[in-house]
Amino acid sequence: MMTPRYKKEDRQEIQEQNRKLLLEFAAQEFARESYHGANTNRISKSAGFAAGTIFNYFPTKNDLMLALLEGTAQAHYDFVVAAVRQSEEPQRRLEIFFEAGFEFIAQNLAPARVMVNTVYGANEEFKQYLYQGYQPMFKFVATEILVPGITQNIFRQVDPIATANLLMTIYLGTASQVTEEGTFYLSAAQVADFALKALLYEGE
Amino acid sequence: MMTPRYKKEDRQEIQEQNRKLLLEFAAQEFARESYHGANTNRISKSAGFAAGTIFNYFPTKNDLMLALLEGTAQAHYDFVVAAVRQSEEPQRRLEIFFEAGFEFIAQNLAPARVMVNTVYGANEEFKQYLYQGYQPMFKFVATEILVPGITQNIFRQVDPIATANLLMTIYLGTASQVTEEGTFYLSAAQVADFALKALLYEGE
Amino acid sequence: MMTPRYKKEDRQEIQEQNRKLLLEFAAQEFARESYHGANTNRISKSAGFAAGTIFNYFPTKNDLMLALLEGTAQAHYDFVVAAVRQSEEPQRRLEIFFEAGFEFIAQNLAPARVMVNTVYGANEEFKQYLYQGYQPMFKFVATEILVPGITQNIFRQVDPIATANLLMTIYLGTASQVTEEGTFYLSAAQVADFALKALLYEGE
Amino acid sequence: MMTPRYKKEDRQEIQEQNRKLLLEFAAQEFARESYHGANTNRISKSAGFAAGTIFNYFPTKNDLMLALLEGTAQAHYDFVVAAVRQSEEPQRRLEIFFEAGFEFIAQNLAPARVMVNTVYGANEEFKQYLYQGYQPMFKFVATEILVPGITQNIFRQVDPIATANLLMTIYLGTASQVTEEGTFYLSAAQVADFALKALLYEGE
DNA sequence: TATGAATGAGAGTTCATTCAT
DNA sequence: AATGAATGAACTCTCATTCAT
Repeated sequence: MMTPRYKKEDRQEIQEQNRKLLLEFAAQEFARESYHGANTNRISKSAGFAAGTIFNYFPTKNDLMLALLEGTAQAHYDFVVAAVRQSEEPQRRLEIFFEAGFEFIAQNLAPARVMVNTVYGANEEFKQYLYQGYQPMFKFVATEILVPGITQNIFRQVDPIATANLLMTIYLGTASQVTEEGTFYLSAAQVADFALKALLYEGE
Repeated sequence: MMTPRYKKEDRQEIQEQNRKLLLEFAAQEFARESYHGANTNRISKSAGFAAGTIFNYFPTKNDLMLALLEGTAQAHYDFVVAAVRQSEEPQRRLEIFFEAGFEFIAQNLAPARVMVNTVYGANEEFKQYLYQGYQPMFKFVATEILVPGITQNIFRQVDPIATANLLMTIYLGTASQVTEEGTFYLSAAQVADFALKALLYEGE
Repeated sequence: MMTPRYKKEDRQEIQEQNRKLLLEFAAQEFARESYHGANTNRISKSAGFAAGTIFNYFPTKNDLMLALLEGTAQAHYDFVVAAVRQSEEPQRRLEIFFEAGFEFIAQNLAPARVMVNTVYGANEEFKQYLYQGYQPMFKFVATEILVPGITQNIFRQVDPIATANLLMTIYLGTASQVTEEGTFYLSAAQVADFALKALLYEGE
Repeated sequence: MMTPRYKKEDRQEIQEQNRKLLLEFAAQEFARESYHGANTNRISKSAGFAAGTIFNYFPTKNDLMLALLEGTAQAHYDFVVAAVRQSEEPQRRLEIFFEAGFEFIAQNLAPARVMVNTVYGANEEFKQYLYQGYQPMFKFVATEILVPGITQNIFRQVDPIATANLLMTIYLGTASQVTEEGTFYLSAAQVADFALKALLYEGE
C-alpha cells in the first residue's frame, strides 16, 4: 500500500536542482525585463518546464523574487567573505573586497543585475528584504576590514558604519557598470585604489 | 463662430503647462511603481485629466518616460552647473557639486528616483537615453572641476574621465539614499569630504 | 479645452443600460454554470462587449454576483409586494403572494435560479448578502399577511416569524421547480391551498 | 516472494474504507466550496493520501460527486425508512419522517449540504442523478405515509404524488436551515405540526 | 483638443488529470 | 495500489491604446 518508488533523498535532490534551475532562469528574466516586465510562464518554459510548473516551486512571482534575492545575497556574502579572510592586512582586505566583489558580479551577471536593480528600484518590499540580506556584508566590512585598519592606525579615524556604507555604495555603483561579457568600466584595482587613497593616512 | 477662444500663444502656454503637470505626476507614478508597474490612466487622472488625455501629449508610455528622463537630466544639469560655477576653486567646486546635487535630489524626489531607477534598471533603451542625457554633466565634472584641480596641482594626477565617472557614481549612490522627507543617510559634506581625501595631495 | 461631447445624462443612461444588459447575461451564465463555473469573459462577450469590458462595470466577479443578487432581491420584493397589496383580505393576500411569486420566477428565470442556487448554495458571503436582501420580504409576509390574518381571527394563532419562514421556504422550494418554459410542477394555487389549509381555522 | 501481503478480502476491505474516507472528505470540500470550487488534490490530501491517489478510486471529479450523491441518497433513505416503519399510524409516521430526516441531516451535515446544494444547484446532470436517487424516498412518502392516511380517512383526500413532493420540499427547505452545530431554525416537531394541520381533517 | 468607455492581448495563478516510478 | 511532480488549458483581472463624440 505505502509504495513510494523514488527514494526520498533522490526526490529532494531533483527538487533542489529544479529550484536552482528555475532561479537561474528567473534571474535572467528579471535582469532583462525587471520584475514587472518579467513573465513567469516564460521563466518556467525557458527552464524546460511547463508554464505552471514554476508555481510548484514558488507560490507566487513575488516569492520567486524574494527567493532569488535571498540566494544572491547569501552567495555574494559567502564568496566575498571567504576571499577577504584569506588576508590579514586591512589594506589588502579592502583590495580583495573589491576584487572578489567584482569577480562575483562577473560570474553571476544576471543575479547581480537583479540585485542592483532592486537596491535602486522602486519596490520597497524587495528593497527592505535585500537590505536585511546584505546587513551581514555591511557588518563584515565595518568590523573585519575598517575597524582593524583603524585600530592598527593604517586607516584614518573614520566612522566605520558610515564608511562601510560608502564603500558598499562605491562597490555597487562601479561593479554594476559591467558589460554582458563580464568586463568593467573601472577595474577593481582602480576603485580600490581610489578608496584607499581616501582611507590611508598618507596618500599612499 | 470663428472667434478663437484663446490666442495662439495662450493655447501653447496651456499646452506646455499641461505637459509639465503630466510629467510631474508621471514621475510620481514611475517612482512608486517602476516603469512597467506604472499605469498611464492613473497618471492622467491624478493630473486632473481623463484617462486618455495623456496620449494627446505623449504618443506612448515609452515616450512619456523618455520625456521625463530628458527633462530631469536637463534640469539636473542646469541646477548643478549653475551652482558649481559660483566658485572658482576646484576643491570648493567639488563640494558644491555634491551639495547642489543633493539639494536637487531633495527638491525633485520623484524625478530623481526615476532617474536612479533607470540608471540601475533593466531597460537598455532608457539607460542609453539617460546616459546620453547625462553626458554633459560627466563632461562638466571632468573639465570644469577635475582638470582645473589637476592643472593647479590641487588634485592628484588622476584620469579625469575615470574619476568623473567615480564621482558621479558616488554621488548617485549616496544621493539615492534619500528619505521621503528629503534627508540623506550621508550628508553632502561627508561624501565630499571622502572624495576630497582621495583627490587632494595631502589628506586634507 | 473642456469639451465633453456626450451629454452627461446620455452617457449615464447608456451606462445604466449596459449594466443591466451585463447583469442579464450574467444571470444566465450563473444560472447555467453556478458562480465558480461561470466565465466572466463569456458573459461580457455574450452581452456584445469585449472580454474585459465587464470589469468597467463591476470591479470583480464577486461584485458582479452581489450586484445581481441585490437587483434580484429588490425587483422580487417590489413585484410581490405591489401585487399582494392589491387585496386587503389576508387569505387572498396569501394566495397572491404565491401567484405573484410564481409569476416573478417565471418571468425572471435566470435571476431567480441564481437566487435559489445562492440560498441553498455553499458560499456564505453570498448567502448572508441575500438573506439581508430578503429581510424586507420576510418582514412583509409576517406583518402584512400573517399578523392581519391572525388579528382578524382568520388564521390560527401561529408565530408570525416562524410561519413567515415556513411560507418563504415552501414558496422557494416549489417555485424553484420551474421548467425552462416557465411552468411549474405544482401550481401557485395548489401550493397556496396547502398553506391555507394549515393556516385557516377550519380546513377550508 | 509470491506471498500476498494481504488476503484478497482484507485488501478489498481496505479499499472500501479508503473509498469511504475519501467520500467523507469530498463531502466536506464540496459542502464548503461547491462542486466547481472544490479541489480534488485538497480532498485527497485531507484524507491522508497523496494528491493523485483519489483518482485511483474515482476516475474523475465528476464521478466522485456522483458517488457521493448516490451514497448520500441511499443512506438517507435507509435511515428515514427504517425509522418511519417503526410506527404504523400515518400521523405518527409523518412526524417521524421529519424527526428522522432532521436527525439524518444533523448527523451528516456535509453530505446533506452537498445534497441540498445539488437539488437547488445549476448542474442538470447532478440534479437528475439525485432526483433518480431520491425517487424511492418520494415513493415511500406517497405509498407508505400518505396513501395509508388517506385510505384510513385520517388525511384529507389529497393527491399523494403532489403532496409527497410538497412534503419533501418542506422537509428539504427547513432541514437545510441547519447550523454548523446541527441545530435547526424550526424544529422537526414544528414543521411536522404545520404539515399535519394541512393534512388532517380537523385542524388537529 | 478633451473625454472616457471599449478594446483585447497578456499576465499570474489554479487545478483536474497523468504517469513514471 | 500509492505517489506527487509535471502538465497546460482555462480563468480572472489589468491596462496601454483607440476613437466616436
